[in-house]
Amino acid sequence: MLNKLSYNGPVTQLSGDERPDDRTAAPARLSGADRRRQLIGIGLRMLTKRPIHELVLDEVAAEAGISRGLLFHYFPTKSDYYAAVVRAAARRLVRATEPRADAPPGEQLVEVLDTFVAFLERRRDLYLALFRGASGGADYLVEIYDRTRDVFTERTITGLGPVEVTPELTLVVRGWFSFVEDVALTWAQDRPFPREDLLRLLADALPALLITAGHPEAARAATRPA
Amino acid sequence: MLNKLSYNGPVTQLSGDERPDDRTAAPARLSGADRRRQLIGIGLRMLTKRPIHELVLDEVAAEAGISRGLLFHYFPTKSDYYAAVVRAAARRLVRATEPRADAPPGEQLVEVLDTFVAFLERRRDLYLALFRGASGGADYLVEIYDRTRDVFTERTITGLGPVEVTPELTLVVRGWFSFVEDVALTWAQDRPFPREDLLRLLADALPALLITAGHPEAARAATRPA
DNA sequence: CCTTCCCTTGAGCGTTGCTCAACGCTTTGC
DNA sequence: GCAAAGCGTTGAGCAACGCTCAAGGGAAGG
Repeated sequence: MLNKLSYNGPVTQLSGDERPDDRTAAPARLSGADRRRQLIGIGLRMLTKRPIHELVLDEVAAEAGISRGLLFHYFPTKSDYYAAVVRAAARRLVRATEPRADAPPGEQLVEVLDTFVAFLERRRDLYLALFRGASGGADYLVEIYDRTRDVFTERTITGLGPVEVTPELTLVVRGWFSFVEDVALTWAQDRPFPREDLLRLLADALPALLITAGHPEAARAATRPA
Repeated sequence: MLNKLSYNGPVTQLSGDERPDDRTAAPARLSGADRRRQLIGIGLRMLTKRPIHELVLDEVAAEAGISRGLLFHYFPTKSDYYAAVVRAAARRLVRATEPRADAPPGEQLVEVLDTFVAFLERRRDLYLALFRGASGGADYLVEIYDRTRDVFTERTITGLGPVEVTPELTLVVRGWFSFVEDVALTWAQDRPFPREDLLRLLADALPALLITAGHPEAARAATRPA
């Protein structure tokens, strides 16, 4: 998606190294939406490698082949740009792990887990840099992180089927997600045991925690068919 | 500890507003160690309120009543300063939650949990800003965060008594700590139910997860005396 | 009293976030 | 077709901030 710009005009060289002398290509006039996408795509890649305060906007502009001024035209502030990139990453994650609507509740849970772990396997560094990094940063970032987690919590509760939703239940499900996040991220480092074992461990942890929290009926719904 | 400098000379005004005209106090020559402590104390307070890239070193120097140059004398780089502050916060956390060595294993576990929650209650914003913020930042920060979590993981495993330490066990204990961290932090926001219930939930979650992971003997050790 | 040590200063430099007025290509309306 | 409006784009320029460096000055030891 990063490089697939639907604009019909000439497109700048997005990937590949720079060629300072080679200015044969047109200056690349993109539509506002496409330019934003391109810039966010660059940010997604760069912020994966280094934290914000080491990110230099000049580099972003240079890589996009535009002037600094234009960058500020789209993102008035560095924080705006950062927030946009994190938001884009969040949207990506949410969309990549969307469960099929037609799947039964019990399977939806496993499916969300499966796709989430798959996402972490593919984009571990991105996840760490953009989400975990956001979790303790400025307020506008924390909100993005929290909202994204809310989506997963909500999906999980939906996957439980019809249960009474108490504050405690939400708390435990959220906590379970933290457990999943941490264990999966650590596991993805060197994959010390098979993927299936990990998924089983993570899936079984939910009913175990629900029972601990005094929600046996929800636990029963979360227990996968043996 | 923040303002208790053991230096016997005159001490700069650490807290309170600035008085640009009032230069009656001596320029405050501190020892290297005390100056570091003072600067780190200021950073601890400031970084709790805003993320690093919004932290201006001029302000730090101004609040300490020293020139910018001196700040760079002690911390050659802004990252160095940041790392030192985070490290100090980590040390504080570790020390504040140190279990009594003479307590039996079973009680040590509850004790660590109790003091940890107490710390989060007192310093929730500091914890969020400095640790969670560090968990996805630059490498040197991630390391501090990880090492601190290692301490808790180790303490917890020690609290389990003599059990076989497998990579999976470590993984689950670490994951449990993530659960604890998240649930406690969320709980501390508005304390929707009594503290004892929280502690019970967190404590019971450990054996539940250990059983899930196939470590019943460790789970038995983690089960608090009914 | 002199020497040494080191805490401390302040001027100054380069980078970087950000502003602003203007340019030119594209599209719209006549 | 032609002029006007719209919008993507530029580049000079400013202020803030991280960081350097040579030198000042008080305290401690002989």
